Amino acid sequence: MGRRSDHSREELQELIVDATLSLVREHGADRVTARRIAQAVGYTPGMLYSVFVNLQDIFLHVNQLGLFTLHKQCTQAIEGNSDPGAAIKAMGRAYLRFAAEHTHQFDLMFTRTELPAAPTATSLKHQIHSLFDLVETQLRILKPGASDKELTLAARALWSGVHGTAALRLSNQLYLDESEADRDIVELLVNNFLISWQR
Amino acid sequence: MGRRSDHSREELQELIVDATLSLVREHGADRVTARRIAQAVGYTPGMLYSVFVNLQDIFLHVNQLGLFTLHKQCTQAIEGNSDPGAAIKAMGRAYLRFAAEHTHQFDLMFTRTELPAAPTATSLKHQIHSLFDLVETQLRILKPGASDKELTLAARALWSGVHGTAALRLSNQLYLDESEADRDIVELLVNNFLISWQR
DNA sequence: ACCTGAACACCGTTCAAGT
DNA sequence: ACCTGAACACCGTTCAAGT
Repeated sequence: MGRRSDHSREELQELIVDATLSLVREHGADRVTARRIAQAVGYTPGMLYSVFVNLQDIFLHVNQLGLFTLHKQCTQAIEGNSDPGAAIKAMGRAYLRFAAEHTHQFDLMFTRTELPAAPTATSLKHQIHSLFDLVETQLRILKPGASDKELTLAARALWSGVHGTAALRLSNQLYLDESEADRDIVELLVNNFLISWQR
Repeated sequence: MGRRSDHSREELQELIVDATLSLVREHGADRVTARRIAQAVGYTPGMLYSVFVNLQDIFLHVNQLGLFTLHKQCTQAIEGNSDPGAAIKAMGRAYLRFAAEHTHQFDLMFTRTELPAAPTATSLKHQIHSLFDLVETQLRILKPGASDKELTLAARALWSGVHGTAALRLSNQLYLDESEADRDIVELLVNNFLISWQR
């Protein structure tokens, strides 16, 4: 065939990322290969390397997209809650829901990371930071006198708990009988933490 | 060459698991291939499949070993602490230390799991259960009147927090300046949780 | 019986050559 | 200039054939 140019560089980029996201969500990152992605967008594997540096680079862009929607869903969960504690718990549930609905994608986002000290990785870093910021904002409302360091630590502690619950649940390592128990765990964790933390 | 029989089946099994553990610790599971393992033990790749069902099965056995030593280190950390809160925090620090010292191994144990509903997986399940049991035992001392369900949930909540901290730190997603901050996070988390939980 | 050696069907990635 | 097609150096896994 030779040249194509049906699509601009930007269109190709979007096409590839979208196709990869679909493939990941359906089959899991392990089974998503450069050849499969190329087939999904109707090109040859080699083409991918004129748009992205790597297969990993493609996954990195998929993760940016994922972090964006995760952030959006957390923000929406917070909205309408005047009580910071309720807001944080709602955000925790949104996080768990995302992890449960898009198991494979969540897995790629947080457990297959291999973060290279790359250009795109910096952007990811900011996106994760802004997730923590959501928690910090609520914590500041709860305890206006808290120092920045105190807020940073508390947000990380709290979110490690939520993330850990999601992560352990994903790999089936909580071993609980009831399927909704992860929500109870997050509720228990956040409640108990906040009661003592806010003094 | 043909036959060898320098080693019994059991010796071969141990040889393979040990070699794989070393390779994983040094290079990370991604770079550990059947061919490399075979080379390390001085055999041909095909031999591995007469001792294990596949590469994943080998990793599963490596993880059993890892869970065993992790459990041992947690137990040792608990010993000598008469205060349950202090015991749990010591156990948390042991967990973080293991994760920090054996980054690649911890990664394989908890984030590359792919748990097949296999024979060996059931053993892994029990081993993880017994990690939770360590926490439950301490919690029961702290609050003798607690129901089993209450203890189960609290242990999971607490341990999700510790695990989440270790996991996020591994993938560098806590983004904290100080390198020892993960210990502060676990301390904060456990302290605040326990204060309200024990009423 | 135990292990090898070679094969099969895949990978990610590169890059000359076509259009 | 854009993409292909074929190649390179790898994979995990299988299995006839050697000893």
